[in-house]
Amino acid sequence: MGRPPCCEKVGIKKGPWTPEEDIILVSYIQEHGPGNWRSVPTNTGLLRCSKSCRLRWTNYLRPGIKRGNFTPHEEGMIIHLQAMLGNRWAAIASYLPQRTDNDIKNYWNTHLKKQIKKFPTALDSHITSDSSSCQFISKSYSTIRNNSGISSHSSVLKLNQGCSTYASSTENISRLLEGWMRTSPKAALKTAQEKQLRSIENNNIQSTQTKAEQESCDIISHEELESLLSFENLSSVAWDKSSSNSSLHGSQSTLTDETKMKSENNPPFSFLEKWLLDEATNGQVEELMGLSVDSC
DNA sequence: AATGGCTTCAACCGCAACCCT
DNA sequence: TAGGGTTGCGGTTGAAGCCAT
Repeated sequence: MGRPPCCEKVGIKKGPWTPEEDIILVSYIQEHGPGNWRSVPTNTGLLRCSKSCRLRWTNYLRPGIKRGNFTPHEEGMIIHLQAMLGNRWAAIASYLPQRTDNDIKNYWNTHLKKQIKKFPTALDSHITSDSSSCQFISKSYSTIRNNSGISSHSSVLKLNQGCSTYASSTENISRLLEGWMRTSPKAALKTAQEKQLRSIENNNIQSTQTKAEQESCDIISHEELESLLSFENLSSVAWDKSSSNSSLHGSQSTLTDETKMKSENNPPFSFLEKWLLDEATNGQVEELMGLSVDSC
């Protein structure tokens, strides 16, 4: 008999997280920063195992997570990267910093795998229909061929840091709270009033705004949430705190280490990564990713 | 309206890698 | 350096929602 799973311990809760648990977890991480997951259940009183806490944070509550539909470009990136890397979801997620590995894995298993099975030429169509992905791949391969292009890894950090397009944990929690509050009639009325107000506001939103951006407006305001929860700087503190030492930053700060590691293990792909990192300096990655430096 | 099959995705499990003493 | 503890990763599961009948 091996070691029993941590979650089989008596009194450990399993299953979906409640908004109350989320709030406890986020406020704890806000105060102490992410990491040392072992101590989280003990210190917070949450009846969850450390693994469950970490997973909930990294896949759902962590700032910077974009939820909702994948864009055609993201689809293209996933298809290409999966073809090159296989099912290394964490590595693939490092190229889509707003998405979690779990999200990408789910999306692959539920959408893309079927698509490719049904239309084996889906990869080609992505290349032909998505010119940026096409550029991405062709440039990568030419870079590999040319066996050149090594420069500072820090450029990609500049690209990701402080990007305002990232959802904060406040936003993630507020989405939860919105659903939670809908369960009471009083709250439902409040939500409806807010929605009405927002729909008026949304009419003024420029026509170029994406659906995803509009959806991100469909939440209670940060001010409201923060006064509701008495959180201070919830959206940024945990993130900033962890930036100095954390592996939790994952797609950002650990990218350099991961890159080093991958470079050793997968020499051909390292050139692609180097190209990516180089291009970040020139602003071409932002272009490919559909991000503008101005939006950050 | 009821129900049964299908789809989605949050969460769990087990293993491997990493870290610390 | 070995061994125990912790964290990260990828595969899998199951509850909830959706949809066709």
